Amino acid sequence: MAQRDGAGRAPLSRDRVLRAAVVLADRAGLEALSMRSLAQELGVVPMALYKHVANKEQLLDGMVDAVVAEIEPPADDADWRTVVRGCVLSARRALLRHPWAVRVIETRSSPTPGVLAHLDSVVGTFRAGGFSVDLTHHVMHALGSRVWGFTQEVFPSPPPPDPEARTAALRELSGRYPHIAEIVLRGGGHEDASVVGRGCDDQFEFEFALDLLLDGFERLRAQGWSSAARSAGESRAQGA
Amino acid sequence: MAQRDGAGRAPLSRDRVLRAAVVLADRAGLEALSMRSLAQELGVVPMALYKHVANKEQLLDGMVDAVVAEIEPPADDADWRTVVRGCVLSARRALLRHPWAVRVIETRSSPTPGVLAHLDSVVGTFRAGGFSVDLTHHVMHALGSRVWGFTQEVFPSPPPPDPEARTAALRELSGRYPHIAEIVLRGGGHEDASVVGRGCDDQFEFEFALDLLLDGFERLRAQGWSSAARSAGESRAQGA
DNA sequence: ACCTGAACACCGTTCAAGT
DNA sequence: ACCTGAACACCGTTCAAGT
Repeated sequence: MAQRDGAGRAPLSRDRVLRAAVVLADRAGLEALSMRSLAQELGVVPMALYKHVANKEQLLDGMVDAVVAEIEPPADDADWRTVVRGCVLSARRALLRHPWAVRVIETRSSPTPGVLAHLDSVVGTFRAGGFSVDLTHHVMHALGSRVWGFTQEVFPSPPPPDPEARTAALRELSGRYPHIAEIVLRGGGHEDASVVGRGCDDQFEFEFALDLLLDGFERLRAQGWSSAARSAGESRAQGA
Repeated sequence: MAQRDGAGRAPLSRDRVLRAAVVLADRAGLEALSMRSLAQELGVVPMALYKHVANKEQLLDGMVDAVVAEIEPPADDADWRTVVRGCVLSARRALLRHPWAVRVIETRSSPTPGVLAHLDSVVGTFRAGGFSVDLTHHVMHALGSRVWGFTQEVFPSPPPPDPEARTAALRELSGRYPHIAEIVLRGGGHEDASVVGRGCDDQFEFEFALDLLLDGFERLRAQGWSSAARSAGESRAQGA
């Protein structure tokens, strides 16, 4: 009865389908995940999957929640800032473990239950920390995708490792986009291939922006900021 | 000679292909844009497109640059903050005109020339405004996707307009995700379907976060911040 | 030399035929 | 009643055959 070919498989279940999908996406990439390839991985016929997930979109929804479930619950004995920071960095670690997850989260048309639960807990932390509903609302928007521990990178990737190609690439960059080149060269001025263009420290950049925002949040909270005064040009003066 | 069927078409060109692709994506959505549907739109056989774009990825690259070309050049007679703000909001307007563009930018594996040119001009504005190369670097990362005028939204979409379904949805939300519900209800306390859950003012939220970051940037610039001091836990004290 | 239709190797999903 | 193989309506792209 049931599936029992090859290596004596347990019967299919929604959970087993989702876990296999996560493993497959981790190993082979998102573009290699199809209903057909996943079925083959599980040793079943493609249509058997449709007993456990309505369609591919719902499969992806389930995969997102599986990743979100890896986020550690916050230690709630600290101040709001420490707790939020911990939550966000834990989310970031979960998403770094599954590089495809960011792309899948971005393409969901509506948030999954796991995603809502995570959001709710972060909102609750702000509220408990003395943020008004109003300020909490805007602050959550300001965090944006950073609540998930990611930001899409828009910077060019580091130059090629081959010294000759690298020097040529940097020279071209300097000619066409001088200001970007200056950053890639980090003000050192040397075009020496061995020391420059070492790429960016993603973790540092993430925490830099996160802390800048958290600092701003704390300032607004302390001064009792409210959006009630919002009108023409008012927002410019918010931090003054 | 050339294509001259039906309504007497001009000969194909890379530019005509790209413009048709943008129009098609605007009208029918990104998922309706295929090499086949685009060819049909242009009254040619699918393979004819491959004379002007190497493959679909390159077609999408070209479409991104077509949208980026709509960003207005900054008025450079103002202070850095006004110029950057203007650039970013102009980029935002261009992307709002082509709702598919955000998704396409996010999936590009490397930045296109138009994208690099936009980045370069923003970097140049910071530099001219007295930012060090070092600070400019981190500040660009902190802006992240906001340089493009967008942030992915992670908040749930507004509740359904039908009063009865709306009340039910809100009641469920309150039970499961009380903190999110509080924000949706905006602290008013009333569950009256007509006044609550009016959704978010995207433009306000965008500018709120943008100005918070710009305020932070100005503070760091004024105090001569440098990443040189970065080490264990140092980043937390950046705004102090 | 140029163009292009048929074909290839895929998709997600429907549906009717088989047990 | 249950399961599933074949089929449908698509993809992007290759390639050889036709002019």
